[in-house]
Amino acid sequence: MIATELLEKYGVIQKKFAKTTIIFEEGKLPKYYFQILSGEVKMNNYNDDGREFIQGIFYKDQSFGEPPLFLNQKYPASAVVVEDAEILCVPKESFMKLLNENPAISIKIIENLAQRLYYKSVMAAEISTHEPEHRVLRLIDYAIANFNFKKDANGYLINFTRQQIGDLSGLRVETVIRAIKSLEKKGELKIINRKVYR
Amino acid sequence: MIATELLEKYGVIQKKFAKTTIIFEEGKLPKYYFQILSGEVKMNNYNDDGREFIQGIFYKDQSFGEPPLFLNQKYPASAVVVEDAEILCVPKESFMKLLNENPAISIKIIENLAQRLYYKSVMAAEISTHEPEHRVLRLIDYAIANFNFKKDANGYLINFTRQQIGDLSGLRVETVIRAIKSLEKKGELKIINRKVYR
DNA sequence: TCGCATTTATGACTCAAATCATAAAGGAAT
DNA sequence: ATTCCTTTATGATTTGAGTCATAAATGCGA
Repeated sequence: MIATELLEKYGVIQKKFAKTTIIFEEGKLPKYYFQILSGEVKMNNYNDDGREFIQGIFYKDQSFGEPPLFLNQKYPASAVVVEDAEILCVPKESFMKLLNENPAISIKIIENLAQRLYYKSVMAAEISTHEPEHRVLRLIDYAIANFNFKKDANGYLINFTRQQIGDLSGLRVETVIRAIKSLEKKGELKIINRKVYR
Repeated sequence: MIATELLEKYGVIQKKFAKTTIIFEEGKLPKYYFQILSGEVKMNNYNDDGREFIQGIFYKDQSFGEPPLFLNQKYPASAVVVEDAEILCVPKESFMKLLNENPAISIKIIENLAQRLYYKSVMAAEISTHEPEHRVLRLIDYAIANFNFKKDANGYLINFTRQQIGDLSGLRVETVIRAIKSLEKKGELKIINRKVYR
């Protein structure tokens, strides 16, 4: 996250996006650096059958879509608004100027990319070598550690739908539902009126 | 890749590692920045059944294992020598000093991490939503674009074993062998005395 | 308050990749 | 030349996640 005041010096534009709006599409070239003021955004892919894979979900103060920006490559996934969002957009050239003139920001970007690479590494190994229950539990634990899920007397409330968990872990909804039920029986998590706690 | 001369100013140590040597293990804390002078290194995970997943394979002039270094986190995977290697090692504190004193290097690191994140994004979507043949082909195409596979009259020689392709794409050897045979029939690639060309 | 879309849920069935078994080819070391 | 290990290969069988069908609960908007 880069301070709003700094972004303002580099021609930031604030835009509003309604739920389900596509911010950018897979295959297109990057034009902006994006940072979320409010709302929720997901990055996703669809395969030929229309099956979705969610690369990540982003919230307030998080940025997304930088890798192709730095590489002058096409986006490998699309960005879609999940909850009405206000987003700060800095034009590419301007953002590169910001980077060059503010070395301290580079370090922050590095930490941010490193964090996302870490997540991808863990999930890649999970998705390719572990059973559904393991994958679901890992994803949940990762989300608790990295998103601001609320904790109450029952534990952390996992603010994902079963479908989202499936799309993030490469499983079908039914499989996620069954895995969660089974994990509840094993005492790994709780289901309290359909909501998952851990 | 950071110039050797610069690394030398920050207390670089050159080490030799024999094939199969473990450079660092999953769960351990990072102590060095690593850059390959010669040889080949893979980063991998094993699940409880001993099934391997290869996060990536690294060659001359490439660095590996930086994300946890920047985050002060444990390694999410191990690094193992595939072919006898000479590696430049810069102690962590010293490397951080290098970064702070050389802003231009930060940009390079950013590009490097972005490139790896790009690969992970593409492969994550592949592994979780596509059939074996698609996964194998994508991995091969990615490898051609990013590793220095040699091109001759038959096309690019894919310098991976079937097992490595499987461990990189989350498939079993037999499945990879069958997928490659099928892709050959479809004319997507060639098999010339057991070697794969594309 | 009614209607409709979304989310959670469950059972039956299918199928593709994993598993298991076996073997041949190739390469490296002695 | 012989041994041993790795890699490629192929057929038969199993299995677990996906698919399909259906439905109830919930919540949102008109």
